[in-house]
Amino acid sequence: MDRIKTKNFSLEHTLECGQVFRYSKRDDFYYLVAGGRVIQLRQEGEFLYYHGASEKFIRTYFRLDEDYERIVKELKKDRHVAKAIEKYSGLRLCRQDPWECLISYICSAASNIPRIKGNIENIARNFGKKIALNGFESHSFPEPADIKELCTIKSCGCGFRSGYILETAKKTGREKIKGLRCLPYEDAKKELMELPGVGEKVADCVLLFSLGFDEAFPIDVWVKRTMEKLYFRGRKTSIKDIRKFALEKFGRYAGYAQQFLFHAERNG
DNA sequence: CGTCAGGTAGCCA
DNA sequence: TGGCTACCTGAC
Repeated sequence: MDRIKTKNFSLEHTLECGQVFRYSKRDDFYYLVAGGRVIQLRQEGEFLYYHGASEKFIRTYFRLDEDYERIVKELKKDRHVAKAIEKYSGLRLCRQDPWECLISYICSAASNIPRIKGNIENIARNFGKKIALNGFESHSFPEPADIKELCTIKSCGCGFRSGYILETAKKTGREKIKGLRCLPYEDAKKELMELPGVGEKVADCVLLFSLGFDEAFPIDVWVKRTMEKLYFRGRKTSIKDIRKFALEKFGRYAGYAQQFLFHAERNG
């Protein structure tokens, strides 16, 4: 295995904070399916051992070349986020594939992590290509044009989201989604929300986890609860007001704040 | 065996 | 704009 020396990076917190679905742990290794291949990973201290991908891919995917300290310093001004950062230090947002990220988060609507993971694996098995590494078998995530029949999508356990997946696959393409990087945040978000099954929350997830919009602040039930508890004296607050508050408070790194708070809330 | 889920779309005041 | 509710089905 190759290795890179890292700083301010936790493989465990990064993979298990809920942003990524296609990973699993087996015999002290993490197996991540990304970029059309299986990647074997393991962290020992500051060294990240990897196999199945280039160093460049690893650095890009985990955003290792970014100035983490600067982001953290900025966010630690808030005591609640500071507490979460202490506990989950080294958690980094990833640069996922935008197309896969889009479909994954369409699947996430009114669902739960085990089911979402299953949905995505099934979609890959039905429409993707077989891939393997060191005995770990999986399937690459399919191209938009390869996701075809509604009944096959339904057989993946996607339920009422199946129609959204099919229509979104028809309506958009890889390049189209990737191209949103060039737009201002609000415009990119508006474009995404034109797609069926994509509302504010899913759009923000795609913008944050795959397109590098760190100001995106996805608000799901967990984040809503947490924000109400920490900043609104436990009062019921509209998503609109929470978003406004978050953007003013956390600014350009709101997404990082969201991910720390989300992870801390779900794990205690 | 019921309940509820990492939301969205559609309809109505 | 703001507040409902139905929507599939599998985890718990």
